[in-house]
Amino acid sequence: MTLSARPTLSQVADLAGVSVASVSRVLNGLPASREMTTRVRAAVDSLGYTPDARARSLKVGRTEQLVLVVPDVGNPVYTGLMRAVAAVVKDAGYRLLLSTGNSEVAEEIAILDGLSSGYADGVIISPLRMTEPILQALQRLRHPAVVIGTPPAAVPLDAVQADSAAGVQLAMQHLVDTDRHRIAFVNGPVDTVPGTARQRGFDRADERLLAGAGRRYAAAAFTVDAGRDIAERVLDDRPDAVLCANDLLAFGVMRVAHSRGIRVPDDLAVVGIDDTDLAAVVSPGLTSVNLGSGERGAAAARLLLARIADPDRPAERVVVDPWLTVRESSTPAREGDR
Amino acid sequence: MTLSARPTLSQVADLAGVSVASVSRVLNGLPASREMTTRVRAAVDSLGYTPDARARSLKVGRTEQLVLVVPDVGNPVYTGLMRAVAAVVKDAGYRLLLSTGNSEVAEEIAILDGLSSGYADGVIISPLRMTEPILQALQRLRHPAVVIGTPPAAVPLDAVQADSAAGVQLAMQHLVDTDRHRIAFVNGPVDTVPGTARQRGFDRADERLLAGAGRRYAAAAFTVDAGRDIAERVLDDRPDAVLCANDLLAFGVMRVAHSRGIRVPDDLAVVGIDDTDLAAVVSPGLTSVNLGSGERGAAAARLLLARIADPDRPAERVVVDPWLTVRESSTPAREGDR
DNA sequence: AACGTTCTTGTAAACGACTACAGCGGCAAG
DNA sequence: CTTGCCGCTGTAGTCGTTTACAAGAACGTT
Repeated sequence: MTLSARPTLSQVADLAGVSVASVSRVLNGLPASREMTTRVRAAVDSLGYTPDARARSLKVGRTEQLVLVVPDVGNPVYTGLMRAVAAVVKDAGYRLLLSTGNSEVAEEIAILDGLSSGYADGVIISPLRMTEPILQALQRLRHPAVVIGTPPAAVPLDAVQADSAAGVQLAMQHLVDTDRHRIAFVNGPVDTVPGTARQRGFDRADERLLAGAGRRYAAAAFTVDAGRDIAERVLDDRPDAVLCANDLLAFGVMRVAHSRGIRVPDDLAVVGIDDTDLAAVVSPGLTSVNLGSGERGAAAARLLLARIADPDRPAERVVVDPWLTVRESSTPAREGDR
Repeated sequence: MTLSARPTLSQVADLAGVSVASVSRVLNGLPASREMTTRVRAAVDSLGYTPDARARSLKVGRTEQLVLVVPDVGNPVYTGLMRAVAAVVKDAGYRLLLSTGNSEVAEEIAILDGLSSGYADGVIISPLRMTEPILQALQRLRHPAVVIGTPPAAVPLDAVQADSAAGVQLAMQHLVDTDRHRIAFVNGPVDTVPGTARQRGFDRADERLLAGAGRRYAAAAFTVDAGRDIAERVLDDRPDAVLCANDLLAFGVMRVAHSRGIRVPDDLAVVGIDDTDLAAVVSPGLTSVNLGSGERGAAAARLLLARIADPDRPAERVVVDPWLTVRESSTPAREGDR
């Protein structure tokens, strides 16, 4: 089975009684006589010939493969991204390699450096932390690369970024509009890309809307468990709304609220960020800021394809606007309650 | 940047003043004098040389890449699988290509057939439906392949399968043990791999434990929305427990229960299948049958690696035992309630 | 001193496809 | 009947590695 040798160009050529060059030309749509075309086609069909991707990529210098690097394949935060990238990449006729850095900077760097063996034509990376080593790895990369995140403005990299600050502002405005004023902000680690951006967004919105009265908390990680841990402290402070830096944290908070008998949304509004698939699944549905992860993935893929097509184009930054998906977790407290 | 030519073996050889063969030998750990080794190493370092994966794979006939085909990249049902496969594959030094058939048989077949171009060394596929065309595509494949699912016993394929029937039995036993007797079974489409297996499992368990009194429902798809749609009808029949063929359906049911004021688990126990990450996230936490998707993914990856190492080994089938993760959605109705 | 080992190293031929170049026939213009 | 052009096809070199083979060096044995 695995042993049977695949037919090669020259076998097709022999069978058709023509040269390998002619076969190659027919297959690549270069000019050839009608007679030639039909003979080659026949031989190709009868042998079940398929060009060898390995040989082809050696010769033409392209692999038709792109890499997507995410911190964690299984994290719902990245599934929207993955789906969108996969779709765009596939439509463009490329294959998609999925690499996970396991949330380790060293692994992410190893992946970027490994690309120098030329196994793919370009890379999209969504680094968890935008550290100096990552930026250096990106800059010594000889391949087209697109970053999902916000590298320093001075670095000439194609990048797609969310507008976290605007997203946080959206959520805060919504909470204030629905008459919530004791708003707690539960962030994850501040030394991460999303952590800093969301913190800055909250600080600004807090200043503007609450005159700086909002309370801030930092969970140990962007996970449900971390959300649960911090929720104990947060809920002790009796807020009427909690804005979480991502959906997972929000779920953690909702669970603790549930077990304490705090009703959502009646007693407490909860809002998340990322609008993962899960937000629509839980009861009550979680209001969440959609940072356009699908849009960002698609945009990143398109930027990468554009750069591959023209390596000399100037670096471009795309900012995707967020929107708010309102679900039950933040609808106004029902009349007659209380 | 992209333009600068990568150094090649012969450039390294020139710089070191030795032949390309020697460089290749040093790099591949074949015997070489100490002197030779140090000279080559120095030249490699000073040029920043990395072997070209394309040329290498042409010559050695391997790509060091494996493909994983799943119906939908973003579906939480597959994330455990993906994570496990990614980990095993990476540890073995292979890269992972992720392909999605978009839940279309035709696309899955196209991916399998496309493999004949040799862009990867093997494939793991988790087909949504185990149809004849898929089986044929698998059999004409010249590459090692492992199926996650249950192909007909007569077909000599490496496969990893869940024991859905045992899983359903586990769930049913748990419900009966916790004093639930009006049990409804909400399946997805029966013409799918999971659909048939779970239906069979329920029929058997129903016979054994409820003397055939269980009611059966079939949702239009394995999704939250389909679960929500069918739940209206299911709940009208006033069961005291609902066993759903996957977690997403269960979430749909829980939402409708929530909106109707039916308390889970007090009035209604809900159990899902797949034990996705989401099950631990929702409130109340969803009791779910874990069919060992991580274990299956890891097993599939190992089977594939074993077959690549020895193409002549007999086809092997691995069955992964399920277990039940009990969460709040099915804990006994509280004392003093009602 | 001649010979056989053993160990290193270099030469050159692959792997399978693409493509620059040259060769060939046919045809129209002179 | 040349000449020139054009369109098609084949020859052969190339992409960057790996590896079979052979040549050469170093050494011990007789």
